[in-house]
Amino acid sequence: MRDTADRLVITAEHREILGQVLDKWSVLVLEELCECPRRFNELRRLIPVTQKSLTATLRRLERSGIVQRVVVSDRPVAVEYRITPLGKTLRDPVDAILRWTEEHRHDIEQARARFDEDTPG
Amino acid sequence: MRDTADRLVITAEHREILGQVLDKWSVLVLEELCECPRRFNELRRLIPVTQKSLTATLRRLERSGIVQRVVVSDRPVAVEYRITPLGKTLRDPVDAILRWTEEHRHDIEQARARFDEDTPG
DNA sequence: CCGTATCCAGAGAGATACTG
DNA sequence: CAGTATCTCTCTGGATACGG
Repeated sequence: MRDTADRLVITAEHREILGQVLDKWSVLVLEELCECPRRFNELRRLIPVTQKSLTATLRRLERSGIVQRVVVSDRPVAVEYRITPLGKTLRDPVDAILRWTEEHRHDIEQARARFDEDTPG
Repeated sequence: MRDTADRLVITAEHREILGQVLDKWSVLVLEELCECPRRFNELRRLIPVTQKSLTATLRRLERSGIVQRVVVSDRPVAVEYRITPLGKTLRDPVDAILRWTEEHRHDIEQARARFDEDTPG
């Protein structure tokens, strides 16, 4: 959806999708699952997230078709989460953002130091 | 910061920067300011955001060196917000994400419809 | 015009306890 | 092991009113 100036028009729907997919923990979960499938508690060990939030994150990603929940065996229950083909298409753009934060971290720190110094209070 | 497998290692700092720069309104403000400098109330007309949230968003972006606040004249006060060179480097990666939401919107909708149908409750 | 100050409601996050 | 169920608490964010 672009206007005559070929400019991106951001709708509420775009924002909604972004909120679901690029939130605090989703990015971390995606990065992990792009490496290989992971179990629930395995993800918990890798990411400093509570059970509740991890469950919510996985459900949202599963609902949107980004990850897949696979029951591997019963007794004891084993569940594995895998990235889907749709989820894989997210990796490059997300990595681009992450690389940006990496490359410009110091610029940002310097800007903040300047701002905090200049700004009274 | 990559490990031996050349895998991105996401730190709390990455997440902090992402949270400041890719939040609900920042993306919209960035898109607008990449077009041309804008006044405060001009941005309000273009974006469905409250005064409070717009002020907060602009301050955060200004603090991190992404946008610049320029007082154009007094009496009546006129203030202009401009994208900085650092801010411009954000445009491509952010556009990549937005394009992703655009291209995969329908896949996501379908996945959600399936999920909601299959999931009792 | 460009904000700041204040209040208030709702979402999200942590801690904890419990279940198939 | 892989969750669900509460409860509490903070924090965001909208609405509103006021100020330089």
